[in-house]
Amino acid sequence: MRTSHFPLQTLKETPAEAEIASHRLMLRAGMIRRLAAGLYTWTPLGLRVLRKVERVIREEMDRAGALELSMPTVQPAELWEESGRWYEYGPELLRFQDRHQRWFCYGPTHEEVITDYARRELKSYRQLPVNFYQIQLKFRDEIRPRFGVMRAREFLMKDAYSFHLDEDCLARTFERMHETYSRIFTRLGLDFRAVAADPGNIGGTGSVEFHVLADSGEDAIAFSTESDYAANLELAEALPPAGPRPAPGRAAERVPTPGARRIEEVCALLGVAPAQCLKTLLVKGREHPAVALVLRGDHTLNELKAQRHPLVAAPLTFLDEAEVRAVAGCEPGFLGPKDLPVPVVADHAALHAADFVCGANEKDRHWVGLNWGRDLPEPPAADLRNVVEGDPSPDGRGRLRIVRGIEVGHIFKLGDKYSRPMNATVLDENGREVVMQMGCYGIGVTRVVAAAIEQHHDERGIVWPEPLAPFDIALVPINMHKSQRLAEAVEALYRRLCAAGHEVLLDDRPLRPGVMFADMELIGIPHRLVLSERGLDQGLVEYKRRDGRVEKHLPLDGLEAELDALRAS
RNA sequence: CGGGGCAUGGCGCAGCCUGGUAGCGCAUCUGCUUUGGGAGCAGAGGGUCGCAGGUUCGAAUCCUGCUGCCCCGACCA
Repeated sequence: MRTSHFPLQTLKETPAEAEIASHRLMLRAGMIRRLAAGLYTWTPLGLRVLRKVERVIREEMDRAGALELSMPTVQPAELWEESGRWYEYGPELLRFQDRHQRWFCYGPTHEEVITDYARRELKSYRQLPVNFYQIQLKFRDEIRPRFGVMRAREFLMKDAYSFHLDEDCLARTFERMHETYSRIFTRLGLDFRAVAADPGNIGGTGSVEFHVLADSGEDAIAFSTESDYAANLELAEALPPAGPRPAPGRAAERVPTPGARRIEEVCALLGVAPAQCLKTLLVKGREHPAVALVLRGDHTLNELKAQRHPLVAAPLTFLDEAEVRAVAGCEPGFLGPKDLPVPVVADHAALHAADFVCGANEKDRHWVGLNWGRDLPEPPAADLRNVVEGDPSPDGRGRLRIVRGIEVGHIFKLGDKYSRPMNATVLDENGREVVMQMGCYGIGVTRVVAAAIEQHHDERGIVWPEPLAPFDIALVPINMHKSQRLAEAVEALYRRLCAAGHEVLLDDRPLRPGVMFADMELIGIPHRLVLSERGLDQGLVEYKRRDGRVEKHLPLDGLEAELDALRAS
């Protein structure tokens, strides 16, 4: 490809809307252009990268025996009514009517459509197992689209759905997909982790997310330093502290703490550590007007865990200030579990504290030296907090580290969540009708591109991993328009490299070298060859890798072999 | 959904407070000179200042409403 025929709409300045590196660089490199909130046009350059991701995914899905098909993006409401999701899905589902006033939605996912297809086509256990996939645009009307294509409303997704006679078979395919996803993200050159996700929620027996590690990631993940344990932060279990609670060491005392509402203020005033304080949160209860959740001052509430507690109403709702006054008789900031007339649930770590500090349920008063059992009844314990860096790993091996990740893939055992309500059955070997078991496996293709940039960029622009690069080699001639001899040599070299199977971008614009260098670096082409009159005289080409690891002169003769060696390294 | 902010040429911004009919940089086009890290000079094109009302002799500027976009929030005990 020649730049004279390929639009490189690079920008020196970054549009104001872009916050994170991938969004900035995709705009500056001219890969995407925004049409409306969460809607992006992929330019010819951007699309080349997207297609590279697709290619790797297709190869690995095919290798795993999955079959590609294509389903409509527009889906009839009746199918969603059958699964029950027409009412459950909420405003993220874009719904509309056709000219006959029949309801449709733009597919955010395709469980209903594939299950309908499967129940029509699959009649016998002999047709199982089978795994269908497609790579297709989805639309989810996100509350807050942001970060460019990272969280767009319309995005490209690879979604796969497998069908099985029994759970064992589903488990085997699930494992196969787990391996396949690992292969895909490894091949794409990404640093990723497979992370345990919400188990037990959608009736399935397992769900694994694949996260690309990046500081800008929207999800926090916890992983063990010594085992392969990894989980979404909100799902990571906080183990109860080991050993018995320390014995009380001092008498309880009510002390004045004027104006000290926040943990930090109380700590500063009383000269204690946050871990020595307990904080009390009032939330709506399932059967009681309020329930008190008690945490150590240095810990944070995990809302998912709290919401799952049997005493707590879902969705989790905090009492507002007036409600707090009505229940506790004082303003927020001075709450404590002692003498509070509502059920109390304490986090394991909070229950392990001795001689602790907490609010006295009276304005400007706190208790110090309080002890469970001695000064107030011991409440039931629960895991209510988010794990923190250094907590023991729930599997007993190593300690937890917390990093941020971008969710690029999610695999799920669906069981019969869709097949049962939609009556997707086959006959087994005994001629009996059996509801099929299902799995589903998604990859955010467009998000993979953004995630790759988050992991691979420098101050000059994108540094593509080779499998993702829109072109392999940037061929940059110096002042070619002024030298017929150079023009001929460049043309010959371009043809040679293309013939050798390289995807070459020849910068044949009559521009100053600096402009071309800057553009090629911004769009992140992994290998650069510079050819000049001077080099021609010496029979040499300048070679530079985009990641800066190699920079040397190569002989024009036999360049192909040298390049192959460099690309393999 | 709540809170904050922004809307001026393709992009980035100034002008607004203190009303007088729009300016800078980048980009684009032309010419000349340049040519190993985002060139210089000269010239050109391109904006009903988000939309709709209102105030005023006069509105990008003041007021009201609307729309769009961006950011933050769902930790406060």
